[in-house]
Amino acid sequence: MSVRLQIEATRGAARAGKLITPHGEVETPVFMPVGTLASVKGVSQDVLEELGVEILLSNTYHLYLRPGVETVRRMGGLHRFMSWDRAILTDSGGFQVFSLTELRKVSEEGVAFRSHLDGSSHFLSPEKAMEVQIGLGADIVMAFDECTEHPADAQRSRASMELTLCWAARCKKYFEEHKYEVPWGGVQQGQALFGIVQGGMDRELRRESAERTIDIGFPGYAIGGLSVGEPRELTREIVLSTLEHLPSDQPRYLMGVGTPDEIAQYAQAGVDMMDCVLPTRAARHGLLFTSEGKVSIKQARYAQDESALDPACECRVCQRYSRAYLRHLYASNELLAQVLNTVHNLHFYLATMRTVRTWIRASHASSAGDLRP
RNA sequence: GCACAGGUGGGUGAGUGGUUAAAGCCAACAGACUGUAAAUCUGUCCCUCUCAGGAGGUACGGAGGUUCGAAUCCUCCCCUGUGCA
Repeated sequence: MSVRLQIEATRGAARAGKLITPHGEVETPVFMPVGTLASVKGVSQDVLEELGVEILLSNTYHLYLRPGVETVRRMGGLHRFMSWDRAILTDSGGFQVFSLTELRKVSEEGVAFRSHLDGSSHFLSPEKAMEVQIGLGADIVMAFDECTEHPADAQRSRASMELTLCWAARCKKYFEEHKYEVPWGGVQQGQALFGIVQGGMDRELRRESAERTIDIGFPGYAIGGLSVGEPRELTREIVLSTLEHLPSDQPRYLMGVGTPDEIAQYAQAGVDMMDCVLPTRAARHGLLFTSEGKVSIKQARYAQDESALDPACECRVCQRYSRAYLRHLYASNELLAQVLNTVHNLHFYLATMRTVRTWIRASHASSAGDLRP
């Protein structure tokens, strides 16, 4: 079984459907919680299931360093290792090329890293990133790219884009030659490799990157290199213009975005998949997303607030606890604060996407209307 | 009663003559967070003004004193801890 997108309803550029994967169907547009180290920080797998998470994201670089691919292989692959039967997407480590800027050196061959854990030296190349991801066994694996920093001048953006394109071709070659290797002796997995569009903040480069990535040929395409410090308006402009150059019958994945408003917007613009650490990280830092906007639960004003965090929210946190209690848990540094805050934020993100899907499907035939998630 | 040790800003705790409105940590308050080096990071944190660079006023148990200058030295008093009677 291979990964593909089954589009069932459209509204303007937006589409609703199912992403078919070896580990089940995923309702799209979908938000994918981030579980970098084979764990969505703060919540257990059964809670994720209860929340309705159908796919989550994990990370090549981090799992490669610890516990190491070999361990994951021997434990039967990432799904078995972390006891998650639903879909998984692994990022290639490309983002770490960007975020670990102090600890790495990029060459055409690949990227030399010094481990942020113990300083040891490692080398990640397109081939290595594929080898690791095949070993981890996620349903969708990402091409090893260079996430271009911002700001970057025209020359730098082009060079970075060319590097990503070159690596994309190498990723595909290696992946095609090795994807049927099932290291732990299980069944053939039907993994899919997605390409990543780069090109900085230049619309023309983005178009060229999209076209040339499509020429290489992948079952899905991601828009990378955004939300790297540029103004939101610029992000939006680049996303919208890039979307126009991506195939309409294949999954489109916008990487690393965004706030609830943003993911709703982009889903309506035709993005099928998104991931972001924001809901989980912000939760741990006391920032909660609600139907009435952001709530910084650490603020003194909530100390004796009996009301639910978000009266309009159906999550079990909002059903059961007061703002006063959540504020107290946070102020007291209780582990439960992280758990509850994360549960709520993830619920809010997932509910946001459910609303968008409903909106697309409900008005499938009509062309009018406007959504306010 | 005697002998030591000690009393510093909301807490803890540096500082033993000037560069000290007084380190660091904690608490408190506010802000940031977008393919996770993130239970992290940043700012504020005595009072009053401010053209936002600063200006002034109070402050290191209390009261005096020495000194150009004191949280720092001296005297007396108050209080705390420990030991001995």
